Amino acid sequence: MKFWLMKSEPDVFSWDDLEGSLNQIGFWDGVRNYQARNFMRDEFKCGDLVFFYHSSCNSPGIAGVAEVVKEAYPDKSALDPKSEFYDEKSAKAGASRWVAVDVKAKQKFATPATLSEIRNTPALKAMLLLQPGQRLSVQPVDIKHAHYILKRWG
DNA sequence: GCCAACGTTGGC
DNA sequence: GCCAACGTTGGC
Repeated sequence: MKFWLMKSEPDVFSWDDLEGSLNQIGFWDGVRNYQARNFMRDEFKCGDLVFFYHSSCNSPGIAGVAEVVKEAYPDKSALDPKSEFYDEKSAKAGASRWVAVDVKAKQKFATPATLSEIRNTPALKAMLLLQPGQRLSVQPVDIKHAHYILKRWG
């Protein structure tokens, strides 16, 4: 089992939106970055755990933990001209080059693991999240870091 | 709203 | 295949 971190702008899709979804399962689409896609397509397995990270908001940080319940499948939003995630290249090719996965809410953190707390935690210093200029919206989380986060905030 | 870092695009 | 221009990300 692996650990991941996925970023979402809470205005667009938040932890509470996930919890409020049918069966607390949401589909994670709209990823439009090859590195992020490749993680989802090639490495995401059912049972993997995902740290749900709120980005571009007042208090960025990890809101809770979700579980991968459906592995990568074509992200159809790329083919929909009305979607904000529309991708002309995919549409012209007649097949989406992007993928989505389904995740299920597993545990909401009583208090979020804020970015500033994470940053001030020596044990988490090496997290990809904290590396300068790092913007990947889907990224692996080292098992040591994952265990630390779960122990402290989970 | 600013801006640095980074990815993508497209002309050559 | 290079690289400049452009767009996006995301913290502040």
